[in-house]
Amino acid sequence: MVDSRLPAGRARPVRGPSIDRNSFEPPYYQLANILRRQIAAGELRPGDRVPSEGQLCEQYGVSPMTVRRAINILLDEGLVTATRGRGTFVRPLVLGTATFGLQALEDLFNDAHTTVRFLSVKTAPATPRISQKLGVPADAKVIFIRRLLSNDGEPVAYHREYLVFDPTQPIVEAEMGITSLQGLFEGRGETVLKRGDLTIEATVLTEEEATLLNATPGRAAFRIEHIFFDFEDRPVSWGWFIVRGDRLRFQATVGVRREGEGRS
Amino acid sequence: MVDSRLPAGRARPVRGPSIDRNSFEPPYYQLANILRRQIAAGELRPGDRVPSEGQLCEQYGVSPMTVRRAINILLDEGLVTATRGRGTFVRPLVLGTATFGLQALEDLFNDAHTTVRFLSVKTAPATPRISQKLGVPADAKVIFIRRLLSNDGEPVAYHREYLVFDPTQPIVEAEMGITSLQGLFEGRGETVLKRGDLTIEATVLTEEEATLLNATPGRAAFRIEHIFFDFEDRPVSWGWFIVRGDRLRFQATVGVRREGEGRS
DNA sequence: ATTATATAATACCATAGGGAACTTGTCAAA
DNA sequence: TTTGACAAGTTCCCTATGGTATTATATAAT
Repeated sequence: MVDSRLPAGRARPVRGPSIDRNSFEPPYYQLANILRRQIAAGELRPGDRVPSEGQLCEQYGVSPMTVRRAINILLDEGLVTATRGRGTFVRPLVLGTATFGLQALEDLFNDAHTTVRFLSVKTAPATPRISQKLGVPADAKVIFIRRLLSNDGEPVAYHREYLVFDPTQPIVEAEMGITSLQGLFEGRGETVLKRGDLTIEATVLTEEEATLLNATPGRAAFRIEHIFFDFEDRPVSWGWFIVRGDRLRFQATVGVRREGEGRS
Repeated sequence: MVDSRLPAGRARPVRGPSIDRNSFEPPYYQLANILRRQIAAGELRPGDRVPSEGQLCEQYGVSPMTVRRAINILLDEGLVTATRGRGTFVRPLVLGTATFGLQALEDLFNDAHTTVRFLSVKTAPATPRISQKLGVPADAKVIFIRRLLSNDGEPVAYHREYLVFDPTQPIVEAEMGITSLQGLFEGRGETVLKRGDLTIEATVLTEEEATLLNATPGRAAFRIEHIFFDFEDRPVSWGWFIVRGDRLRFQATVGVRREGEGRS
């Protein structure tokens, strides 16, 4: 066992993890992981105080900037809160901080077994709702696209999309719209769009959707509405996905996250 | 596209925004906003190169660390990508980067007009499914709680929760469970729980749920399943919320975010 | 022509040091 | 008892400087 009669004072050798100078992981990253692990292990509990920046500097032999950066990471993750003049404290579990992404939906698209079939591509006069959403005059022409996404032949998602119709370059614009979604998930192309707003709702399949998705009406489904804007902040595309509820689920974690979730 | 064959010379006076030294916003924050605004305005388009760190230093008269921090923010937001030795580039819109929060759910709880009613609090033998989820022996006693959340008298969510029953401190444990949810959203108390996993599904109301929620069966609803772990990583609470679909929606933005989303 | 090597540019990372703003507690004065 | 000033501790923030790893490019050698 370890001798606990430590001489007072003097940055005593920390019994526990330390920074590995020969690792590929930079010190700030290691330190963040160390602290996160201590929280995960319960050595630091909600409400507890995290050692001050000065203490951490001494303790791990790193510079203030490095400590700050490590703490900033935990701050971003919502794991701790810091108040100037008071200290840094471990935050209790807060459900509202949980986040989830569209990774599951993206996977659905990028799955090699997933195919996209166009049900229709045509122009149509805008309904009041469409004209409102896209900011075009009533009865203006819009491009209307319907897609069906199937996985191994089994339909899983139905997509409706309305695109503004630009008479100056009609064909190109339409083709952009057609190919747009593929690129959207991949990150290639699509230099036309600047911003998008997304909304997720729970809904049930209508008759039409049910027949297309090879299911019975009234089944549970997600409705993911989207609207994209161009660089002049004008709406370009409005539409929504209908995804069978049994084919999609979103997951989130609250509290201590998995180790090392670097940026992309 | 921006012409990158710039005349070699001389940090020319930048026509455009600059850092305000007398502002409350720290320089790194201002710089991040400037760049974000340039992306939002289309001055920097997807695929374009962001000026190098050195250039930004000169241009805005700040130190490298400050620049790095600003860029880190954009990196975290998924707005740009950086590769060592190559440069930093504006990223096209990627749907997968959209993140949704459970803030909406939290708001539902913390609304002053929301009240919680207990339908039942009792112990029951664990079904196979419960024993599996909570990691307790089959037929072990568990605490079973049913809650009904109403907003202005109108029921919006139904909650079932199973808690492990600790014979050593039965009453305290039970009460912890009862009060747990309140604290979970607020961030007070609840030093018992370390981590939680959440799953969000689309579903339709069963007969029972419909009558409780004062709606008709077959209506759309969210099913938010949760499982919480203690500091020994043992499951403590398993259950799920059934939230009326017309009372909850999740929203997110992809691409350029609103100005200034600091940490909490 | 192809391959290796040097060079520059770049994003990264860390150190050392100092200052500003806020909170808390103590102690003296009213 | 209450108020006010002060000091210490803390989180923040920035500057200045230098080093490392990777990439791209130009140059030399094969």
